[in-house]
Amino acid sequence: MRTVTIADVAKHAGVAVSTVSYVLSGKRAISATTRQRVLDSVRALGYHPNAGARALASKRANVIALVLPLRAGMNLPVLMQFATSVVTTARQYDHDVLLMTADEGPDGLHRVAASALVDGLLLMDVEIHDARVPLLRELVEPSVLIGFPADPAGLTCVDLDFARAGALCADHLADLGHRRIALLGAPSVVYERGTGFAERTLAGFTEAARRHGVEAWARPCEESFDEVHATVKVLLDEHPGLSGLVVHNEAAVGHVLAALRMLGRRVPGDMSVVAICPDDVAERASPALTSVLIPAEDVGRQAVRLLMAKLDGQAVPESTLLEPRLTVRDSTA
Amino acid sequence: MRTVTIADVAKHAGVAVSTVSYVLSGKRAISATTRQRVLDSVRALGYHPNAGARALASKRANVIALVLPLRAGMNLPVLMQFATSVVTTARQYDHDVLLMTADEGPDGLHRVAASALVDGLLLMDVEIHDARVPLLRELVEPSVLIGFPADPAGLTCVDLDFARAGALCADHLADLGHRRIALLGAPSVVYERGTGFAERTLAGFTEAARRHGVEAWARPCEESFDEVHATVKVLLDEHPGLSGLVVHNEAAVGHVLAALRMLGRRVPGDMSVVAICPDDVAERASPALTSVLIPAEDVGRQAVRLLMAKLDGQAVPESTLLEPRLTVRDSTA
DNA sequence: GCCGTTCGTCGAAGCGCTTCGAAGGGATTC
DNA sequence: GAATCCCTTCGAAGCGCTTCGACGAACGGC
Repeated sequence: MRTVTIADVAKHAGVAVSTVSYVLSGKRAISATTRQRVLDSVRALGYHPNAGARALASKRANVIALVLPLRAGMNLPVLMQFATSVVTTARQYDHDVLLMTADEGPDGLHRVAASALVDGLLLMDVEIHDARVPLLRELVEPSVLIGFPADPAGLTCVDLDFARAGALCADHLADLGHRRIALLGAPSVVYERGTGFAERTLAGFTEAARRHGVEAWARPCEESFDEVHATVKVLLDEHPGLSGLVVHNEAAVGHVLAALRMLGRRVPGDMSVVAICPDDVAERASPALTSVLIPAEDVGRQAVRLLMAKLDGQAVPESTLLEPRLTVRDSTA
Repeated sequence: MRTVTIADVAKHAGVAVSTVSYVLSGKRAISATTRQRVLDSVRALGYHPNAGARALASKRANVIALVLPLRAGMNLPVLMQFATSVVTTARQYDHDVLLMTADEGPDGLHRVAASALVDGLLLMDVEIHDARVPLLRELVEPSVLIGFPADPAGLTCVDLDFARAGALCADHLADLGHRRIALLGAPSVVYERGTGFAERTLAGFTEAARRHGVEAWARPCEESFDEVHATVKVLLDEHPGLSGLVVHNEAAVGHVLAALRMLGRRVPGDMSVVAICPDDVAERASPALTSVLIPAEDVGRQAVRLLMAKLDGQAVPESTLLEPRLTVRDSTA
């Protein structure tokens, strides 16, 4: 059972190899009758173009690299959603996805690009000072980053507008009349790593609170129950009258609610809580949380679109910020 | 800046193209001096073989497909660890990984195989009656499954030995002197989906309990706090004297501890708890949980090894069960 | 009725690599 | 000194596909 080649299809349909190719690619006009005959043969023989040959001849592999930070400590559900939407969207553009881990580093990127294994790169979780960024600038292959490095000039970056997300939360609480609010953030290591999004959320939150003339504080927080409990307690003790809490730490969301319960605070009676997290997490909590969602799917889809546009030689904006959306549920009043 | 080809290297080193190829592949003896000259040229020019051309000529893409169940509801951390170890291990064998989602179905597998995009397939989360299994049997390309379909004949399957895992938990509790124990399992949908691992755990647990002459019960359980709380309550109410609990539901682990706390049971004073979950989850809980870990990394590594062996034409066992390991921590006594 | 077009199709030249058979040149053997 | 062998290296033939230039036929304009 030798594999079927384009020559087999051509012979079966009684046309030239090039005609088959043109039918399949649509790059030249082919008469309806011939086209149909070819397509019938393709189906009859179960023909699938050989990816290697196609890549060699056309200089396009129809594969993009997805570089994920496959280390522990990431926000897994979001990462998963993101990966899914990247794969799905890429397939819509007739591309496949090569999975790479961030720890292959710049060399790995260089390898897949130089070997023409992939046509373009999608990097997630880019850090402020990322060793891969200089390489990306030099690469002929286009790339799209999720997240922002210190200097995004010459790159294409996509991300949720975290500053707006932080601001939205503060706005919402301020609009409800809260005058003393706090943000419970990611583990401090996240801030130190300089991924950027944590700071930007905090900045947006703080600025919005200032604009509303509302007192605001913030604290990083680890993800274990005990740490969350301690952090919540400190916030309550240090800031009497605190009545609004923004949680930007998906893993801690459940613990925060439990801690508030244990400390005798009712949600939303005594304390309004807004989370920045995926919808499913917010919905599963009790009470269901008012939340700003991280639109992982949108980010993935948008990133792939931008990459495809670049592959087509189109110009794309350097920076794309996705608008956050706040959903009011039962945890704020 | 045209890309460097093997011909450029050959010219630069003053040898024939084929000589360069043989130096790089090691498939024929080349004198040390020539080899060195070629390698120097490779480095000097920054040569990277073109993947498409290589695949076309050698009929090997050096890429394997990783098919992940990228739908919600999976055990994400485990999936991630698994994916990471697959990518890392594949790289050690000089292979890359093409990421696919399960929802591409059999057609997707057929496509990547027929187009020679990949040399082999790795499927995760295979179900008892999986539509892709018949296809895999017919495919020329070798494949390895994580999980077991109803009839694994003619396939290569890897998984944690869940029956042993369930048994280990029961053994441990029985050895500690507990006479009435229960298993709190996955959401019932998991059992209904027939993924197999849930049933196998339960079977191992039940059988081991019987062997020890210990009374044992089991209940599926959803992942929300309320559901977990309700399930725990039912177990306690229906089976007075229950003193050992096995939790095979990673997402519920934290809730179970909280529920026991709320219901006035001390761990391990009143109730010993064993979890079947990744180590990090067990360690993060308080008290730290005695647990049987799901060795996701081992599974990934082993799966890739088996696939590479098959690609080399070696015979491999149809079934590989990875031995579970129980770690005693602070939740059992 | 002749010429310039357009349309549909074909043939052939690569794309960059692997691999097979063979050639050149010692070294070894009788 | 001719015959044989082994060790290195080379040349050329593809692998299956895309794409470019060209060609024949049908067509309309004058």
